[in-house]
Amino acid sequence: MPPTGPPPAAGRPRLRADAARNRAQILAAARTAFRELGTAAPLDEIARRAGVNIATLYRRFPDREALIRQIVIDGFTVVLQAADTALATAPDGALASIEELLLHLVRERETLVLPLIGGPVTEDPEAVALQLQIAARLEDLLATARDQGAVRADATAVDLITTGALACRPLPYLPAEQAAALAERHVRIFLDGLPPTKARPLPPSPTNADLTSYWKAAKQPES
Amino acid sequence: MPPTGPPPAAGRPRLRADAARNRAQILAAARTAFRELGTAAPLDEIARRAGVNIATLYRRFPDREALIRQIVIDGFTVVLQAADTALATAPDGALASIEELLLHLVRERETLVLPLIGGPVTEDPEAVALQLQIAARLEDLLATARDQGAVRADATAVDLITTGALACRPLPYLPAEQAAALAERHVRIFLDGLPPTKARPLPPSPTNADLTSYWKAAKQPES
Amino acid sequence: MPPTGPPPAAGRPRLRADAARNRAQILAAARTAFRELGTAAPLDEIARRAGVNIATLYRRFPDREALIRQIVIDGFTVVLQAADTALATAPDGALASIEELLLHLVRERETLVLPLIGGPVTEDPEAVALQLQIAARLEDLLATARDQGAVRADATAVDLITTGALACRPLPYLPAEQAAALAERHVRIFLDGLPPTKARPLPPSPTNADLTSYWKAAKQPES
Amino acid sequence: MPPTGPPPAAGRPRLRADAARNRAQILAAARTAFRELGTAAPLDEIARRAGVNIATLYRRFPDREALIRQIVIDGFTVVLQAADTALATAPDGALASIEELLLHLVRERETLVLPLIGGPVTEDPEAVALQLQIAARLEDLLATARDQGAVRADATAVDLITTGALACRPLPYLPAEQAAALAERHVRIFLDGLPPTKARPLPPSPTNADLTSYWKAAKQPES
DNA sequence: GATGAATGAGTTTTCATTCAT
DNA sequence: AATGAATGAAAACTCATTCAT
Repeated sequence: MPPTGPPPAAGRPRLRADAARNRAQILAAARTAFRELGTAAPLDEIARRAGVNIATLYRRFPDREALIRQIVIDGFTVVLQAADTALATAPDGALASIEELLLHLVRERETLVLPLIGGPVTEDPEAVALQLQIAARLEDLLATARDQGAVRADATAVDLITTGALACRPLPYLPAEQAAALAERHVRIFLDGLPPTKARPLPPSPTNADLTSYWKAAKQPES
Repeated sequence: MPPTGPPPAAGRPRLRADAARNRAQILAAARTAFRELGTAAPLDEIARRAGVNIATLYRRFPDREALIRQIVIDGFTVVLQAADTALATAPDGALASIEELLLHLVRERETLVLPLIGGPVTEDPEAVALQLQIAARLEDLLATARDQGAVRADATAVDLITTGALACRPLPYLPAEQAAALAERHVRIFLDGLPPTKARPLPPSPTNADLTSYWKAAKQPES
Repeated sequence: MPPTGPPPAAGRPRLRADAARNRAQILAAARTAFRELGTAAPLDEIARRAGVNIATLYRRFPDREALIRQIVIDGFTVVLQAADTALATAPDGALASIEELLLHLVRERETLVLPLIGGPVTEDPEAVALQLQIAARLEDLLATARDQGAVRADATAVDLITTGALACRPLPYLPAEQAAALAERHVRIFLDGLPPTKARPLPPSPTNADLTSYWKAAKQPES
Repeated sequence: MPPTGPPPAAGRPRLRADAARNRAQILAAARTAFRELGTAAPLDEIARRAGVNIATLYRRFPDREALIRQIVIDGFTVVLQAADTALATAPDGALASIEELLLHLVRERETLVLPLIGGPVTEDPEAVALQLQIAARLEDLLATARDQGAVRADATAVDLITTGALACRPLPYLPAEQAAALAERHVRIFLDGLPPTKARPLPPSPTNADLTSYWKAAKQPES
């Protein structure tokens, strides 16, 4: 259930009902096509799957970039909501909240396609803002978990983001169900490695500044 | 240092020195291009990066498939060698060997491109054989580790493969060094979750049959 | 000040005030766009410049042809009025009247766009009638000038038309003011060559029949 | 007979014979098409007329701009050669040389298409250099003519350029022969206005700086 | 063995035109 | 009367592949 409603009051007039439906169909088709064929998927193919004319697609999204951008934003919105939910339940056990969050993302993989697979693909302010908000939520979540003694001190929000991103990336050729099962097992093992441990400390993490440059990275490869 | 020499005595006459050099340059360029642009990268572009004419590329690799196939085989060869090494050192501590193996793969990420990123992209017998050999080595490795009490009973070779594959997939836009650092942290946390634990058991794993169908999956998406 | 009012009582009901304004804006935008982009300028673009929806343009002008036709007629109307004025002042010195006429056209270049630049672009009876009237006025003007001994015997109305047309064609990239200055100089030198002279006679002129076929030429190129 | 041979030793290797033939055919087809349909003429159409595949056209000329550029340069080369010839014969009567030059251009109209019709369409250094050389030749020619007492003092090279440009611009819809006849008459009358005269002096001419900005004008309209 | 060249088959993008609101 | 929306058709541009040198 990706958010495809009209962008929140962004100066633009609300779309006519049929146009809004077309727009949503285009986004859904694009998500599927990008997942299956990469972000270089032919736009006519996307239009065909959406049941609209290619020119209609172009009317809504002036270029491939714009289409990708919307999917990224929709995906990040889903992640942010999940992070908010996790944060709300954190006082009752942050580690469980984290697990819930990561498993939720794994289950929603199909929707998240680009933000997690393709990584940040735009410097669009809206997308960047969402990313920073998500990072902030994860930091809070980890802080709570650490206070509860549930998570090792050297784990960072970046580690959670990495794990979420990796686990959501489709392992190609694997049917959705099996991919989900594998991803879930992977997340579970990872989480079992997260509590405080006598194990050697982790190697140094990239800093927040690095993360930011990561989030803001300029250009996206075509796939 | 990916293996780019002529495949061992496969009936084909040895290449002339300049031809061999061209072949190696083409493979190197293809690896880079596939990583950056996906496996749909224009062959023109690959030839250009390799500094040869497109027709020369075609002489060496009759189609995109053949180019991909060689890269996959080269990659699996690297993985198999690493698995062999890990197995040899396993008696002295299998968990450390596993860690060594996974971190080695992370460090060799650039070379492994297709086998791990793109997954199996061919039904080529040579590639399939390599994959099965790798799986067998990992099973042995896990068995040894279990015997040593170092690894939980419900972890499988598939989990290791998944982890290796995920950790090697490039997080786009992240500079190589930082990507490696993150991947290493991820592997380390995962490994800390691997020993026997009182935690809930893992959800069921896809079976070996599933794995095989995974390895043999018929057609590759363009990215 | 091009004439853009509704054509005089042609059976059509008078336009509503806002509709008339839209119509005028469309014509103005079309003149500019045709000048800058050629007569193949996108109708979208014209509508955009006029600040109306493309469908509104289509309501007023069923096709590109109709739009062009109106601009041509407006232009010829301007030329005819100028020729009438010239004829009225001819008894006081026809050469000066001719100069006045040509310079007037040069100054009105922006308005005349199509009739002079693109030539006759329609077989529309109204346009053809205007053209014939203009030719007749110029013949009269030349006859008067010849009677006054001010113009060589072998100059024809066609020469005047040619000169007017050429001088009005925009030399691309030249700012309007400089283009006008150059055109004025050109007309002035040309006029200095117009009086009776001992110079060799001019080569034969295309006949009136040729001119007619010129005026009536069937199809317009896209630019 | 436009110059279509390989560009003078411009670093590029000489074209293969068949490629050179294709290149020449493309340029010839483009000249015709641009004349008939404007510079927005479909490139498909040009390729079709040239008897080559559209991709072949793209191989030689990466975009429409490049095609236009070459035609402009070829055209200016013709003009420069004619100006050189005129200069060589100037001592025997510069006015006759000027007439010869202008009439030559009129006769070569078909070849000159873009430089004179569309004006300078590029800031390409080669094209600009040619334009400046042409202007210099015309200055010399006028200086000689003035010394001979054959041309009024206030006529400038810019006037000659204007006249050449105007006379060469096709009056649309007029068959080539008649257009040439009219153009020739026009040039002849203009030339009869060129000798010293008691007539009022001409209005001020745009300066050389203006001319230069004219020649260098950045962007070309699509027609 | 290598390359310049050409091409057919896409894919992307634009535009004239119609329709429903 | 005006507009948002949709579309079919065309034009621009790219790319895999083959051929002749």
